[in-house]
Amino acid sequence: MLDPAFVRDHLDRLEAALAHRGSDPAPVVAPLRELDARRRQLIQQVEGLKRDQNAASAEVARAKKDGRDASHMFDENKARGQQIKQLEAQLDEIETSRAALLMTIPNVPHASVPVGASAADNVEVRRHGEPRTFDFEPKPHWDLGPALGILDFERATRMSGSRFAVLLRDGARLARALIDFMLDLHTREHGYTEVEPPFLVNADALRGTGNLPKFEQDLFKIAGEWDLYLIPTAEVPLTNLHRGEILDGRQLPLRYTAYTPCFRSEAGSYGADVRGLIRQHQFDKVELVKFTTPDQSYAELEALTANAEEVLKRLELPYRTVLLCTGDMGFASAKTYDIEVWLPSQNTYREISSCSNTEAFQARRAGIRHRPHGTGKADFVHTLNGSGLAVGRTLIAVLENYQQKDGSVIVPEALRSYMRGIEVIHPPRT
RNA sequence: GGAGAGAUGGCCGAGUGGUCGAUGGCGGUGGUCUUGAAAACCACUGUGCCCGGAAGGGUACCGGGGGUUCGAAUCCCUCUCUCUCCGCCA
Repeated sequence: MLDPAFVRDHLDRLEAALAHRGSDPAPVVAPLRELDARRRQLIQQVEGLKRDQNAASAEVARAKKDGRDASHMFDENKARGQQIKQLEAQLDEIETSRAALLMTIPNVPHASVPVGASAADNVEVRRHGEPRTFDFEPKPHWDLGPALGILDFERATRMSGSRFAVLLRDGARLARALIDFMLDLHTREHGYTEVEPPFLVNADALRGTGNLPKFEQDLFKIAGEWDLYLIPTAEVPLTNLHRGEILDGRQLPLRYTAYTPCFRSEAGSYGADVRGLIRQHQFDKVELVKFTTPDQSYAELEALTANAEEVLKRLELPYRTVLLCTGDMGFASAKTYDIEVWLPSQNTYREISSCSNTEAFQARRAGIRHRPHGTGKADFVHTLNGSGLAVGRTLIAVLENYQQKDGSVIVPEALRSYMRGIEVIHPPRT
């Protein structure tokens, strides 16, 4: 959520920001202006009446103390009470509409974010590694995996439907190796604290990160008398780790990492990436989340992005990093870098991580503050998140980039100690 | 699932229906003292919203919501959460 004071005082900036994001400001800006004016008018009325009421009550107390009779004041005060109640009901309605509207407004992009309409306007900021040249036609992972007996889509479909997969043997082990490798890297070398959070969260947690109320259709909700959802990313539980807390500013930044499965309904993406592991209802991810002071958050975003890139460097996978334009950013983000890994079968770079600074947007929704020097006035923290990395997509990248002509796949050196020393994944002997 | 206890300021912990934003302690900040530090002592130390250029004024907040009352942290109802014991259970 944006700062209500900012919204009121800078409606023009909000209007521009919404337009840059490609959404129509009209249904937002005018109602906000109107609700704010009406709200302030009601507050002044109500508080004036309350002031009178308090004065009258104090007078009664004084009279009783002096042994005088004050019952003649009761009627007037009672009438005032009725009027207050009536006005407060109106005010409550206004406040509710205003809050609901504010919850649907996306974050304002940072000044360094390029204005653009779509992914075509994103800006590549750096590239690492050379895509390998093949002396044969590189196969897509959905051919490689099943041929190696480590990936099975058909059996998954029978028990769960489309957009699910089964990993078997060295495929399952490779996924586990990737998770361990990533967690070790981030905890031992990058200073993150490992967390295993709940995989089911309540609606408040999802409102905190900005997944609700606008994006319920992307989530899996648990049936029955439970107000619980499967997490779409560990960003949700990690960010909510400090929900409602006031952190000691001297402890910031706090850095957390977690491996979790992630669950997304992928509603509305019917035609996209229907084959393979790219877009699944369930996938594994190692997530990075930081809580920082406002002055550090952009430096920490660069560091977080570098931490995610390091995974690909160690795995010797070619990638590029892209700064998303205003029209391609997520709802909560003020600035986002996507990291894209090279996929030979698609002859292109595909998103494998998304690293964002949400500034105080989530902190305000989730009530996460800090005291700058352990004392003084509490202020909202800035929260950042990024994939470090998406495990399924990393597994795809390993299979495709390390494939050999005979269909076997070389295990990247960085992973071998996590794979019991296996150097090559071979097709099953026939 | 059954029984009980609780929720107060950054933290701990008092609280009589009537100047209670709320005693006290801890913590924090500033000061006195000291070569320095500690100790001791003194002072200060919540937040949101509204009006105002500011100074300042007003209002609200004692888990959430509702009620009783001229007036509620205090009485009543309700919800949520936490804890303890019993049962069940990976």
